[in-house]
Amino acid sequence: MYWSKFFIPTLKEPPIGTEAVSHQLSLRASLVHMLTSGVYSYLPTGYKVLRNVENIIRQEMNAIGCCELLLPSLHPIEVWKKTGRDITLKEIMITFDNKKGQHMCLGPTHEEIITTIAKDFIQSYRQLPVTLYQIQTKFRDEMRTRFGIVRACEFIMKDAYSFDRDWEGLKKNYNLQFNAYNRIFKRCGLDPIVVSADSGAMGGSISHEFLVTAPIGEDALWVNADSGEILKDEDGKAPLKPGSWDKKIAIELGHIFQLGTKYSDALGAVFLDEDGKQKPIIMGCYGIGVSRLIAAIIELNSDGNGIIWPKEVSPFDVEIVPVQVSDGVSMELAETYYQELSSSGVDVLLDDRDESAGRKFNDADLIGVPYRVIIGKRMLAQNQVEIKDRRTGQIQAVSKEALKEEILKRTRS
RNA sequence: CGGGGAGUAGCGCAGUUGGCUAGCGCGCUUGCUUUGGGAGCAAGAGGUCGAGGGUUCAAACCCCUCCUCCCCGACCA
Repeated sequence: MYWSKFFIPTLKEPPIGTEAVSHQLSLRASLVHMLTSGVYSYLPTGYKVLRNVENIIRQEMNAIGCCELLLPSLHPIEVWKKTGRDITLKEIMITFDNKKGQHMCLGPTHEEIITTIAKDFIQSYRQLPVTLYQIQTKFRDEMRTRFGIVRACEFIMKDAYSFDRDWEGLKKNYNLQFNAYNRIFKRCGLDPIVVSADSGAMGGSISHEFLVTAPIGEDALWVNADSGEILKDEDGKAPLKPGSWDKKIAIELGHIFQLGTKYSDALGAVFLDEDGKQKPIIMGCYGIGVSRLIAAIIELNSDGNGIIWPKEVSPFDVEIVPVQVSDGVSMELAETYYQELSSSGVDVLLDDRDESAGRKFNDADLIGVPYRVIIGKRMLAQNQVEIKDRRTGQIQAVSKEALKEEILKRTRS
C-alpha cells in the first residue's frame, strides 16, 4: 500500500480530554474515530489491526474444532423474557419498538439466541458435542464509557458457546478454550493472568477471567510477592492469607464460564441421550473483548513515540521510507522493494509522501510497523539501505541486494 | 445515576472586571527554496465562539435552561 493512496490521517497532538496512552495513540495513529461517546469507527489502519486480531482468534478457535457462525444483532425482547434477563440486563440493554409495535433490543450478548438455535436443531446426543462461535458487534448502553474502545457502547466480541451431553464433556471443552485463550493472547503479544471469578449475570458455576495488568484497568488483583498467588480484588482489602500482597490494576480481556443448564432449561434446549432419556444440554460460553484487546495491546506495546505492534497484529509488516521522494534513484529502489516484497507475501506500506524526513520518521514511529526500511542518498552512496527495528530502535545497514532476504528473515521468524 | 473538569477554525490553545473587523501555533491551498528526526520565505483559504433564551446602545465574555465530551465511583468483554 502506498501511503498517499491509503487513509492515515495521523494527529500530531493527543486530542483533548484523552488520558489513557492507548486512547491517545489509537486516535493519533488514526486507528479509530469517535462518533459519539462509546461509539467508534474503525479507520483503515485500525480495521486492518482488527482483522488481524480476529484472524488469530479464528485460527485458534477453528484449531480446537469450533464452528464460526453469525447471529443477528436485532432481537425480539420475547427471547430475553424466557430467561428473565430482559430484567437483569435492563440497565445496559438498548431497547426500542419497531414500526409493528414489537419490542426489540440490540444484542448485548447472545446466550439466548444461540440456545434457541440449539433447541431447534439439536435433538440427539449424536449431535453433541459441538461448539459454535461468532465475532460480532455487541450493544450495551454503558452508563460510563471509558478510555475510547476499552469500554464502548458498541464493541466487537468473540463469543463461543459449547454444547455437551454431560459435565465431563463441558470440562473438556472448557479446557480447550482455556488453552486456546492463552495462545490467542500470547500471539497478540500479551501475557495474561488467569483468575477464577464470579459468574455474575451470566450464571453457572465455574468461571475464569483472563486479565492483563495495565493502567487502563477496571479491575484490581492482589499478587502475593512470596508465593506468586493471584486473587481478584473483591472488597479492596488485602487478602488475609500470609505473605505480602501487592495490588495491581488489571483489565479483563476474556471470560469463560461453565454455564451448565441455565439457558437450556429456560429455553427448552433438550436432547435425547443414549439411555433414551430427555436431558438438558450442558453449556459453556467463552468471550473475548476483541476491540478492547486492541487497546490492551497498544497500552502494553508502546513508547513515547508511538505504538510498537507485535508482528502478528501489525497493520503492515514493513514500512519503506524513501527519505527524499524527489530523488529518482531512491524512489525507484523503494518501488522495486515494494514489488518484490509484496509478491513474496509481505504486507508493505510505502511512504511516498513528499514530506520532510523528520515527519515521515515520526509518523512511522507513531503507527508502529515493526520494521522500517530507510532509503536515503547518504547510505545509497555506499550501496546500502537501512532496516530499523521499531521495538529495539536498532538500525542495521544492509547492502541494497540483501534487503529483501533480510526482511523476509525477520517477518517470517 | 452521584461527584469533578471542559466545550472558541481540521487539531492544540489564548482571549472572559462586556467595547473596534475574534487571535496564536500546527495543519490546509498556491509559488519558490528545501529534504537523515515534525524545514524556510511569500501570498491565501478556513469561525452559527456547543445550543436556545434573557440583560444591554453593545455579549465569546454577565444571567437562566439545555446539549455534548473527558475523569473518579457502582457494572462489564
